[in-house]
Amino acid sequence: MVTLSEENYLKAIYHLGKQGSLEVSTNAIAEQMETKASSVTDMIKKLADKNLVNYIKYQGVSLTKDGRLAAASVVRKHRLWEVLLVEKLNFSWDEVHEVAEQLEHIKSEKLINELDAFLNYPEEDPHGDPIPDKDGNIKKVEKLLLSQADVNNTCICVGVKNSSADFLKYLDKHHIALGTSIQIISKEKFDESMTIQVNNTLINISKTISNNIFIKKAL
Amino acid sequence: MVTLSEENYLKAIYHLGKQGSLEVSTNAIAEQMETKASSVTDMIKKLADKNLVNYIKYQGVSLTKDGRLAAASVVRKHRLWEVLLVEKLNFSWDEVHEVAEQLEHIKSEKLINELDAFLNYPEEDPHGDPIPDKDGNIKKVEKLLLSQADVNNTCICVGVKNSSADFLKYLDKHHIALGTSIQIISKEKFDESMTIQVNNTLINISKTISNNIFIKKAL
DNA sequence: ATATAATTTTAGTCTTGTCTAAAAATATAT
DNA sequence: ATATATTTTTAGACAAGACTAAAATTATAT
Ligand SMILES: [Mn+2]
Ligand SMILES: [Mn+2]
Ligand SMILES: [Mn+2]
Ligand SMILES: [Mn+2]
Repeated sequence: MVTLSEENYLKAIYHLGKQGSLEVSTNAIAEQMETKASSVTDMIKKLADKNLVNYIKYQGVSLTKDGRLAAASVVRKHRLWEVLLVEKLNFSWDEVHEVAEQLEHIKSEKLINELDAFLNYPEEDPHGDPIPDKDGNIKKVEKLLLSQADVNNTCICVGVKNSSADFLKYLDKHHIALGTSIQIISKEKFDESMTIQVNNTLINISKTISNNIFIKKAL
Repeated sequence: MVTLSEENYLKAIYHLGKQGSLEVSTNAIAEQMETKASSVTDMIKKLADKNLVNYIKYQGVSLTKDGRLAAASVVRKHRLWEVLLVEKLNFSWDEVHEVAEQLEHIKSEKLINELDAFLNYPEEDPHGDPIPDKDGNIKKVEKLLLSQADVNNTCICVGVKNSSADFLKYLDKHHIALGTSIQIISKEKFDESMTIQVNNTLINISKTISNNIFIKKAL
């Protein structure tokens, strides 16, 4: 049995572990979870006792096989619920996260499998993030950051790195959604801001923006 | 802010309060919640502090207006989720309760309103229980117990008093569902068992069974 | 190499929700 | 009316999960 709180820690370690070193630091977890380092240490010990993380004092943690599976299951649920909210319940992509944070902890194998089927086995959530399968495997897709695209290229928005409501609303305002075609018109050497064309409109975006939009090159 | 545990107590008091006296006893709550009377007393004090129940020591509790609204909201959510599970996610009526016990605590106004709309504003859950509206009002329907029906009457199953999986599976086995037509063939004086006809089949049922099936008289 | 800084852990406290055992209040029976 | 039984509350303890402050360890800079 994994508690709600344990699930949240596992998820945090899971996310931190795949964008950097395998060993995740106590402070990194504390920051991600908006909690204190001492609380993290306490919880890490519990997770280590349950064989969900590998832990050596002062050396950080990594997920065990069991831990990774448990974490992937939470992520799977989170993302499937987000799809339900957007596809069936009229939520916009900036509204889903908070609710999915609650729904991801509902415990029912049948529920999540039926949800998966009902949604027609989606491969991505509303932010372009991949949905792990039952065994925790995710389909790796080639994703570049818009900031890395070259001038004159045309590309397609396939995801967002940052899913905060503020950022998503910014994208809405400029009519950028998953699948939107973006053409790189020019790039400023000085601050790496870009002028891009979306739906025949030119927009100037900062490096901060282009750094948070995932794209693939248009065929 | 009402915690998950508080919501469960409010719901228990709500259910107990409408099938008997207005004042609900500590022991009754303890039994319903499978907890100890001392735990109930502790919680009652918290609920009284939050003005969710009226409480006089040794005299039992009743819900305040706020308490009743909070309780009805939980019941509303519980039953709407049960409808989703049965109508859209292939759950049978004996499988929904456990999951709905978890889902009823998800906090999102929008979610529950959209769910309501998505399900086409159902008035009853899969067990024939009425779904409170946003203001906590429920449509009272005339329901009799099958045990009270007279010989030779034909009636329609409109609900179950007991929603345990065992009982619901028993009904499935005998092809009794909501809307099923039931004819009272005979009634035994001694133990009040009945012979009923369902889909051209005769079944003998004990008083315990007939006491847990709600019916209305067929037109 | 040693002092300083940053990170991590420990020790001790708090809140929520639960429990057992004992005390207090209420209900029931003679 | 009084003894007995039942119900309810109180007192004290415990586990989970979080926090602060202090101690221990590791990293960094001269
Ligand atoms: Mn999310
Ligand atoms: Mn997402
Ligand atoms: Mn139910
Ligand atoms: Mn029900």
